[in-house]
Amino acid sequence: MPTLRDVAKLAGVHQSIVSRVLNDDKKTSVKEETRRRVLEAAEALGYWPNALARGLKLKSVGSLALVIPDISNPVYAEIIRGAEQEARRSGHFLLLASTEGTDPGELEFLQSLLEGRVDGVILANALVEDAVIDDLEAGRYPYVLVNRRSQRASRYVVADDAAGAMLAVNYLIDRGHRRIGHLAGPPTADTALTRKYGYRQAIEAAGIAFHEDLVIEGSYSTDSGRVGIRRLLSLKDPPTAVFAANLRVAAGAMDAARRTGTRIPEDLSVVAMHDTELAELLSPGLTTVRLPLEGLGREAVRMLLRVARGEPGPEQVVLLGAELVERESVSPI
Amino acid sequence: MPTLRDVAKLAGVHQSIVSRVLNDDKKTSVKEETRRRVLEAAEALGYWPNALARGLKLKSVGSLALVIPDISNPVYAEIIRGAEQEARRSGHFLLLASTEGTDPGELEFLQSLLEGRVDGVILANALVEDAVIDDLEAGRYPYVLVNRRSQRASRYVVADDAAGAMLAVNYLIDRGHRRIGHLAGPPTADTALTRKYGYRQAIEAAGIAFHEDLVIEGSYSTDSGRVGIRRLLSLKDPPTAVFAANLRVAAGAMDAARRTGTRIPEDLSVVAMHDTELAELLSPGLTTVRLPLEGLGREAVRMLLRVARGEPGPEQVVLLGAELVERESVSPI
DNA sequence: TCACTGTGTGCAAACGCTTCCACAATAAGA
DNA sequence: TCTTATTGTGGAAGCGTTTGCACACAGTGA
Repeated sequence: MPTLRDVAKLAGVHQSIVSRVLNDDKKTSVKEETRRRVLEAAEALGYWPNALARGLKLKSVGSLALVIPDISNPVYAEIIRGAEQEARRSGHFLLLASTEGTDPGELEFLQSLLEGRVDGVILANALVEDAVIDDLEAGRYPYVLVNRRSQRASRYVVADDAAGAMLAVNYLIDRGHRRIGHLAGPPTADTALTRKYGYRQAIEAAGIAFHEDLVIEGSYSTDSGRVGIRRLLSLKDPPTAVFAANLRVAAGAMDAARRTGTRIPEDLSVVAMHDTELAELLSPGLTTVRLPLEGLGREAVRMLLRVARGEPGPEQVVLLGAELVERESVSPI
Repeated sequence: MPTLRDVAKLAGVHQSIVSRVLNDDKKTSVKEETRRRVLEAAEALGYWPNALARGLKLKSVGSLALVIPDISNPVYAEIIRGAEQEARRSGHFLLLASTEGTDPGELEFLQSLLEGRVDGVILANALVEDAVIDDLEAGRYPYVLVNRRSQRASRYVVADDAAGAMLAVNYLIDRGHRRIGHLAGPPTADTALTRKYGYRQAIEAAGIAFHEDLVIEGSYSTDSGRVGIRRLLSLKDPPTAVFAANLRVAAGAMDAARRTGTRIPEDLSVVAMHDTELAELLSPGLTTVRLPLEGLGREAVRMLLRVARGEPGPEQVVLLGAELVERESVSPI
């Protein structure tokens, strides 16, 4: 790996000149002839500045950390993709850290993560402890929460989960459904609560009575969907449609429903939050609400870079743009 | 962020002592009392060494790059997960770079990737150009190819795709199938060729004639599965079973088959390569062959770190351990 | 008493870069 | 002719580490 000095020697100038030329320093002028020689030398040697040395000097290294709980979850995959794109667009790299079960000493973990090797961190991690957030706030360390709000966090970017939920439920209502169940997510997740809130809003706005027993709380897993739908279907007056808080939940529910002889959509309509490849491949194709997850990732990176540079701007962003994706899992009543 | 000097000042010693204590340097001895003071000071200040400065000095920075073509693909997600785990286990971080369509100037891209900010790079990228590999070889830069072999690459780790394919096909043969189709992947992909080879081996080993027209080459996409299965089903003597080179292909095939009134598994048995959540959520549940993808990621990291340290070891690894996962998409004939 | 061997600590250079400052040379104004 | 500004270049410090080396101070054996 050639260094600045190597280039300088070849060009017959001092390394400081090389640095200035390569960084296009406005504050100093260099003779055109010299500039040419420098550029040629750099080209000839295949010179690339060393990011470490640069970062050490400039106290900004050109990479960001993205902390997520589970890489295999397609929801996070989309957030990652958006973040990666935006990071690259602005000349940054993404350091990916997955917590997958790494709970104890998560704080240590984060601290070690920093070590000065990133300019900031994005937490797409619903499971992060409040203590971690407090710590980040106290340390004035650039960070952004994504897909999760928190009282203690001053910065986050989330999707409009409530509007998304309303969109889904209204779609069912428009098709004549009155008895609509909700397979909710874990009550510990901010997104789950918001979706549940949206569900209720839509129900009541349509003049339908809200029934607590039509809402089954669980986790964001297929099994939770299976269990939930069985409970709903065994009610004395079962729902004709359900809104699932999540694709996995919906997939589990569809599977379990089918096994008990319930046909979808003839006997039961299903709408789910999130729209990944899976929704299309299930049969029947699942009608979903698509949230701008990639946008979440992108926006988080933008906000983080702003914060890291000390620029002003919005610190709590709710990204609008939920969209209904029609497939075959809903039939009118 | 406190520095070594801050700690030294607080402990009343020179920074070199602090460095030695903290790195547990065997070559110098330090008084027990001094060591204690240093550790206390470091603790009190919440000192963490700066990875950049350290990396600059040591020429090894403690992170690796993982280059993949598509984050949303669950196959890569597993590789990423394995790599991430192994990286963390050995105290390294993973820099994730996705190429998603970034084809032009990929070489530039890689070079800039390095910039000294990683100790090596793992290419889980089937699309990487040969020129890039040549460059890496020429530059003696630590790198490992994963899930892809190449003539020009001296180091790779792949799964035993051939054995996996044979496992799948034999499973069908054991259940009485004789006319077995193969929805192959793109002929440009090493994995696709190997799977096709395995398919043929299994067929011929069972004394069944190999028919070129039972093999449909395409891409690793659902649409390719749809198109392929239509062609197979429209043969004058259509297969009773197919082996799909990939989950997406299988999902597309199942969907298209169903739409033409073909029942699965009654009329057509399906086995696919790869086993992700999707396989379980399809209906019927898809019988698959699981390849040790996480292991691929882990092994790649191990190999890379070995290479980066200049240690000897195997440079071409075929990771055994394909496993058949039985579900409901196959019926005996 | 003298050399010798450990033991414990500090000095200073180096990793590759950026940037403030000094300074030489030329050009311009008084 | 003498300042004064402008342009172009080099010197050198410093970012936070690690580590070879020097050195001071014991303790040991002759």
